Amino acid sequence: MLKIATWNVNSIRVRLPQVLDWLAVAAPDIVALQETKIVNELFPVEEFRQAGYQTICNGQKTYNGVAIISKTPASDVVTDLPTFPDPQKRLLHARYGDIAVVNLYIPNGMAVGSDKYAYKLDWLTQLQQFLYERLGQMRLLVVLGDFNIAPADEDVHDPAAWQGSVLVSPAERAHFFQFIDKGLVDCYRLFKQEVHSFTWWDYRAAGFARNHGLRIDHILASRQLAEHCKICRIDTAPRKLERPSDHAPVIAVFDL
DNA sequence: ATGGTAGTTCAACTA
Repeated sequence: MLKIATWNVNSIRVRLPQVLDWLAVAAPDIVALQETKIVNELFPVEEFRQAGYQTICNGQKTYNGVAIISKTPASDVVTDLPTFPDPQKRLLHARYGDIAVVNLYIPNGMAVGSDKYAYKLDWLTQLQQFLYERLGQMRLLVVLGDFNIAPADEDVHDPAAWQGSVLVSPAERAHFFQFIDKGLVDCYRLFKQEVHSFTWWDYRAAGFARNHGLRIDHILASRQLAEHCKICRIDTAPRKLERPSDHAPVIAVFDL
């Protein structure tokens, strides 16, 4: 069994104790982390090593930053979209045996029509090319992370209120469905799930307490990998702790 | 239509 998870931790410095506690309980094999907000030199590699995990990271000061921690070593590490020079650290690819992992922190986009929204769409366009190439290379591919896209209205607590916003705009959703068209499978939707299942809740206005959230963190798998997916679920337990991340982890289990 | 909170950093930006 191979257990793979994604979690936007919103600062690894603040969340390290929660992540270590969660690893001890959930016992995943591979975890993709986003918004680590730390340069590589300061990433708590030793703390994870003592917990039985190896680290690769692609970080920066203050913003963004991705990392993958794993029980087995990584190979074929890629930290950038080859066709998109970008000072923002948002992508980390590695291979673990036969499986390739693409950890994403897709830009938020701030507001439809803004410069940041244009940057998000450009970034997504270049990502499509990268994923196309990876799918040609690797039979078993998992693409996971904070996509900052809620693919359908069922992934939004109040679709009418979100109409016209980033994370739900038609252009962003079109990119998500381009992933699906490429042969990537949304593992979460392979299984019957509760309605109003979300992975992110705004810190403001008691978003979590009222379940005012979005499903924007995803685990996509190539068809040949998705065939082996036995479980995919959102773990809301860490979101209930004191001083939580605004995102909950998503976990997928494969019988490999 | 605005504001609500959190993290980094210490005024302002991002989410």
